[in-house]
Amino acid sequence: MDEMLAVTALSALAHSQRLRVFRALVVAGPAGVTPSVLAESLGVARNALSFHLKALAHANLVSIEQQGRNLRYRADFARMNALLGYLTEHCCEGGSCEVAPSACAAAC
Amino acid sequence: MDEMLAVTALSALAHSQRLRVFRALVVAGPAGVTPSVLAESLGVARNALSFHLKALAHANLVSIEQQGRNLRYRADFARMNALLGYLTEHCCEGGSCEVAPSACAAAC
DNA sequence: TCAATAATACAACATTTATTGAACTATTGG
DNA sequence: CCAATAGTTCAATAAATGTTGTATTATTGA
Repeated sequence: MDEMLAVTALSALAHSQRLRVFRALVVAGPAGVTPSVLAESLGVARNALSFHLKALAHANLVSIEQQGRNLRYRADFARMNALLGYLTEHCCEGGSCEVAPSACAAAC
Repeated sequence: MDEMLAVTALSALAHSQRLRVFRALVVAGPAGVTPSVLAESLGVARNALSFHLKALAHANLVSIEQQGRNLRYRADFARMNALLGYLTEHCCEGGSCEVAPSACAAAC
């Protein structure tokens, strides 16, 4: 994780609709979700959703898999955890609090 | 942590200079840093730094304390950890991976 | 092959956000 | 009080980003 990747990821998440989309994908976990389901459950227009998913994919926060006529989007947990780690890196001058990847990071 | 707070915080961090400032404050830990020192060590103009610190403060990611002629900025670790938790909340449908606050969060 | 559905791409406009320089306030020390 | 330092604020311009509607590509099933 370098600075540019982190800024790209943070920018992608710094938007209410994209944040909702991403959190929905995090909740869905490895199973992933199709855009149709997301559009339905979040109440976002499909073209807007496509635009936002592209932004998240560009930031490598989500991955895409084609399944016939549908796409399946998944949160990229490795990337997410890299981002979280980047924010807390060398915390408190590396003193009392080395940062460990969160439980979720490891499990997903 | 609600959505609006999260978006505000993510927006504040989604900028290379502010991200550098915040990470410097995270590294500094509870001791905090003065704007002069930050401006010097990061090579940012003082008025620009002031602008960016204001944005971080507005997002409650940093706190300010006046010390005579100097100000002392500190990272707000509670807020930061709330943000990290918000991103991974209900991960994988609350299944195998409940998210625990990171080591840093607890210690700082 | 044709109609329907899934999803994306594009373009134009409105809105935000960043950057820069100059001016301003407040505190310390002589 | 005066000069110097610390830090902030403001305003104008430049640049990036969000939104919306329309058009396009691709896949499925009859």
